[in-house]
Amino acid sequence: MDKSDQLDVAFAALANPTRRAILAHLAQGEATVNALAEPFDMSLPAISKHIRVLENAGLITRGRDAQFRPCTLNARPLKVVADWTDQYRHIWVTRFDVMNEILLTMKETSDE
Amino acid sequence: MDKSDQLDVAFAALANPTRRAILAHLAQGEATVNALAEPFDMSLPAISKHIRVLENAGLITRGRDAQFRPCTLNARPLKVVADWTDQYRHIWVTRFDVMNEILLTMKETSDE
DNA sequence: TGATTAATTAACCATGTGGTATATTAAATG
DNA sequence: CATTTAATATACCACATGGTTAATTAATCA
Repeated sequence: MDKSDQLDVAFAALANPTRRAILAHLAQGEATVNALAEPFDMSLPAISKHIRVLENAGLITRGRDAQFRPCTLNARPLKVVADWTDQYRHIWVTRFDVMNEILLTMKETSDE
Repeated sequence: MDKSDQLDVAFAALANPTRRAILAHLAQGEATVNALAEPFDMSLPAISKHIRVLENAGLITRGRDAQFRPCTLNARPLKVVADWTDQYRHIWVTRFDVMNEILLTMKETSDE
């Protein structure tokens, strides 16, 4: 899988709030599928599918512990995403609209 | 649109190599739809659709100049993406696999 | 062995995505 | 006014996505 394909699957995996919430959960440490499913009003197979998508993107790895399939976060694809995004950093730090936002914030702050 | 929805549409928009290439093109400056379409072996309506997706994600804005619809890059959603990704930075900079990669690179460099 | 628990698989459904070809709108120009 | 150019709209297609329920696998435990 080349870099572009990696970005395809990583971005696609991240384009869903349930999957981002699962990653946030795993940032706290390893968790089972049931533990990951608990906060959601959604069937277990649905969560299982989301986990599969994250796994295919390389964002998590699944272990084996008796009947449990503990999931762990693998942040490497996030670094790939961050590196890609960084290409554009110079743009958003120099654009007028962003500058304007900063000036407005300064104004609001001084008004308090 | 709340922050999560913004991330949904931004990540979804970025999950496609054609659309990322269009953004790369626009990083060089404003361009028309035809100019953006030129590098691709794809119909104009297809490109038009991609542009619509980018526009809906707030990543570009379309102006009007006679028959032309010049597109300009709007990097703000990329900042939202970068900020989200940054939450996880501490993870990928501390993981063993990444450390190992760095050590290997150091070794290779010292071998040259 | 039988029952329970954890998780995945299979089959299905509605909707979205990425592409096509053709038709249409809108503005500029001969 | 007719033609050309730029771009979008429409209608269609194959396939992916996000969800469901029901069935199945795999391991533990009584």
